[in-house]
Amino acid sequence: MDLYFYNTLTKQKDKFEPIDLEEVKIYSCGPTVYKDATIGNMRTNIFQDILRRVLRYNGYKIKHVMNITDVGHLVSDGDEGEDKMLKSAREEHKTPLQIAEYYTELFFNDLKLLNIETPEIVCKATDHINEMLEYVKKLVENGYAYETSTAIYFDISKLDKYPILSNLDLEKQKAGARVDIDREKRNPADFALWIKAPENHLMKWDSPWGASYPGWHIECSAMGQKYLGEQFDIHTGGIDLIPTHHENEIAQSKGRCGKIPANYWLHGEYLLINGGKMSKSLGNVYLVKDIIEKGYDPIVYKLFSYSCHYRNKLNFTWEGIEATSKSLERLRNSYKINLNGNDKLTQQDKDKLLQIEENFHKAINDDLNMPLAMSYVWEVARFEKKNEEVAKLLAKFDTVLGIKIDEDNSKKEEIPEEILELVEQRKIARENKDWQKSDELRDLINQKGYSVKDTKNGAEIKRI
RNA sequence: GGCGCCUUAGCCAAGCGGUAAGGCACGAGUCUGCAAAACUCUGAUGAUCGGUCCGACUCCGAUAGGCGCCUCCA
Repeated sequence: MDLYFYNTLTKQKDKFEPIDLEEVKIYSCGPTVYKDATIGNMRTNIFQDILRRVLRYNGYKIKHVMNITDVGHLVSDGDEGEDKMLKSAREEHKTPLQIAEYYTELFFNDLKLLNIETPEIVCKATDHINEMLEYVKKLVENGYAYETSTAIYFDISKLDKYPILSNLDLEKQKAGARVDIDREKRNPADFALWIKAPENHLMKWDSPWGASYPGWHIECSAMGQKYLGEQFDIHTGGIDLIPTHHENEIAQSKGRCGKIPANYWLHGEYLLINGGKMSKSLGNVYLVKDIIEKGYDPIVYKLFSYSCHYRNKLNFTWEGIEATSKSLERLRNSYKINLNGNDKLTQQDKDKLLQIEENFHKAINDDLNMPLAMSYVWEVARFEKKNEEVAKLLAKFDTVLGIKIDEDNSKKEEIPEEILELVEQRKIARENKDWQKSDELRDLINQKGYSVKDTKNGAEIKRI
């Protein structure tokens, strides 16, 4: 079945045709590890995870590279106030590198909690200083870069066309742009490839230009080329990366080898909080940890993100999470019921399931349309006949969804001995049809923070 | 100032030029000692206005409201 992606480069849905039919090569811009990853960051990672899973559903093998930015963004570039990185390093009595390691670990823990697959290759910027340096040297050699007293800059006027992803008109931008005080730059939009380190700079390396450190965009170009070659299939990232980071990555690649590094550029939209932007000043920055603390399975957030297409803004609300929590429970419930179902499937039923399966496939192949795909998942979950085949189809869908549909809803957490004892007493009361005592015991259990629900397989106990 | 996006039932949110998927909530019901679960049923004419068309939510234009980017940001 054909697969289509909306391509920021062409501004339309393009049919996907990989360079190498055997293996799709993807590069994703990963986290800058100097602070906690938010659920907004995670939305992008979920989108990238879906991309991987959909490609695999279509039979492709994948080579996916994701970078860890542990240098370059670490030190503020002339902003006022203390740098966050240095601040946390000082507060926690750690080096910048230790901070990077700490947040890298947290990041991967979040991925795990959300059942997001780890890319085949994860690479740190600091491990590729040489590659970056070589890349910059080559750009200088090719005449696309020049040195100033503070840095090596990329000269965008050497390109046939500079902003090619976004519709920005640099000429028109000039009027409203902030004043650029760097008179050494040839063009206002020239960006730093390699920066000469000030005396007190914590991370710096030797280079032909003295102690210095890489600019903000060179790492992705250098590592992308190293692991995936001059040209690969898909490049992903958040929508905010379009105007600068990805634009500059393309510029660098064109300057070095005359090619746009990737054929398909996919960008994920922002997550909004209560209709607005997530920001610390509004106190609405949420982490995966916060979702867990409110008592939800973190997978709920993943499922929640499927209610909206990745190229549209998704509005996060706790009401939405609560609603999705119910949905997840029902989907898992349906899986379990179907697994033990004994209804016979007629040929007509089987045809119907096949049709739904095809619709699902069509939806995910149409630029990862998860909201539409979910409607087909529900058709299966609510299929009138309960049968193992239905459960198998749900499991197949779950290779794309990754919501652990086979996981038991009843939490595996420890139920206190006291509660178990009360539940046992209630069971006896119910067997004796002593409903009054049974209800009293249920109230008591509720008071102690647990709920009891009678199912065919006995009492289900959950923490409230 | 420039560029772009969004506005669909109480909430979230898709597809589609020919009369609107799905989820949650609400309500009704089946089942069960009750509750829960499960299952069944139930709701919108598409921000406003105008145009094109045999026909528009779906194309074009305008208006209103909301949002994003142009500066680090997923």
